[in-house]
Amino acid sequence: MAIVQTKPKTRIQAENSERILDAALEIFSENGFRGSTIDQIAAAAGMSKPNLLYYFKNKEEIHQTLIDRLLKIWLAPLEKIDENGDPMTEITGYIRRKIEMSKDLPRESRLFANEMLHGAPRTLAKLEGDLKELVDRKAEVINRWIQDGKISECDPWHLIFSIWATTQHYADFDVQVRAVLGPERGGESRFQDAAEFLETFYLRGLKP
Amino acid sequence: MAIVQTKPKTRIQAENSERILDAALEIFSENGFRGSTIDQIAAAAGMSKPNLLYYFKNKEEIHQTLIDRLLKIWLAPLEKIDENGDPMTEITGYIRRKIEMSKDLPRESRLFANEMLHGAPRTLAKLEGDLKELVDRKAEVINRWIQDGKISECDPWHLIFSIWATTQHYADFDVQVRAVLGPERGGESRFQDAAEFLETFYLRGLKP
DNA sequence: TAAAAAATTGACCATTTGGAAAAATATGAA
DNA sequence: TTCATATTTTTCCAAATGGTCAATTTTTTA
Repeated sequence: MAIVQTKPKTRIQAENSERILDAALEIFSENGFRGSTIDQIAAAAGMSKPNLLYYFKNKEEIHQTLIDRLLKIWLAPLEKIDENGDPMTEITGYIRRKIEMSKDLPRESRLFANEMLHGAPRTLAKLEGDLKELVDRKAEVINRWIQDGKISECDPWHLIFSIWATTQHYADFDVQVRAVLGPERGGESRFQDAAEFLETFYLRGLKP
Repeated sequence: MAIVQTKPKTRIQAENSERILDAALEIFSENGFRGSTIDQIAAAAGMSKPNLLYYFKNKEEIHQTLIDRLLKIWLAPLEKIDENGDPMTEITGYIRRKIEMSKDLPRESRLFANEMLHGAPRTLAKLEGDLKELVDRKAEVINRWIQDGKISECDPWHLIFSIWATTQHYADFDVQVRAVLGPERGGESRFQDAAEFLETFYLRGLKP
């Protein structure tokens, strides 16, 4: 029977659960939920299918675990925006952190994108709860900055959407980006180039 | 055996092929390729599975047909950018057209996003060919505008990426957008609001 | 070190799914 | 109306896949 407790008891449990989750992230983010098989994940984790199912009740549970973890990671950078900091610095810092995430955690980004694309069946409640609450809170901060004349007027919610979209694009649409940039400009520098473009562009757009 | 010719011969063939493609777009964009079954598509098209397979050799062929059509539709708005027009008008016009597409053709947008997300296995060649060629061409136009001092300096490729990202976001991440905006602001007006935000924001960012 | 608990595996099964074949029915041209 | 062709349905099958179970092996504990 599959392990049920939240906290792994043994060393082996801790290690193998991690190996499974890492493998699952790889497979799920590449092929989507339905496009991934337990066998694939087990192989990527270097174990047999029944052995994997000793650690997780079923495929759904692996996916759910990944999604739950992901949301925390995903919201962290926005959380860090400080209402007492310099608006421009805060926003460009946020952009840089988000670009870093697209570079360093593309699998997580794609897993999230896939979930959104298919209607967020496992995430909707949290989107309407935690996420909305956080965004509303930060939108208020931005609104205050606008009222204080520190940045130019704009809709804070759509501003946040646009930052999400532009930064995550470099992970989610990576193939397209590399195809268009070609071999010369499509190397690792593309993230740096993107960050530079976005930071100066948002700076210009928000300068009061 | 399945119909092979490109041009449907009979009225029934033309009608049913369309019905199948429309149903397939619905199902594929909702569930992804692997997540969709021929049975689902057939049901959505109001016919039996074997009957559907009379018109298309297999599931792959339906998908491929959709993707092929999609690319043309997808590139059309960028194609329309006129190097002799007013730069600001051209770019805001492009943004508006892209937002319109997210509003009116969300299924197409999601089908495309799904394809990109999973490495564009069926599209890569065209991305590196037609798409790159088109983008390079328009990037040159933008560069000329910059040199003529008509818009401020920026990387045209990343500018185009950012327009793609921000506009398509409203189709691909629709659940998230609606969840965050809530019932009051998440209605149909969200596209109008997005368009307004983006147009003024890009205007500011590109003003020389 | 021996028993208990944890971890792993091989064999197996039911269901779903993509797809084929052939027979039956509808449609349209002569 | 008749015949050829186009369309549709019924039946079926093989492979893939999610998941179970009992037996075996490994690890930990007393």
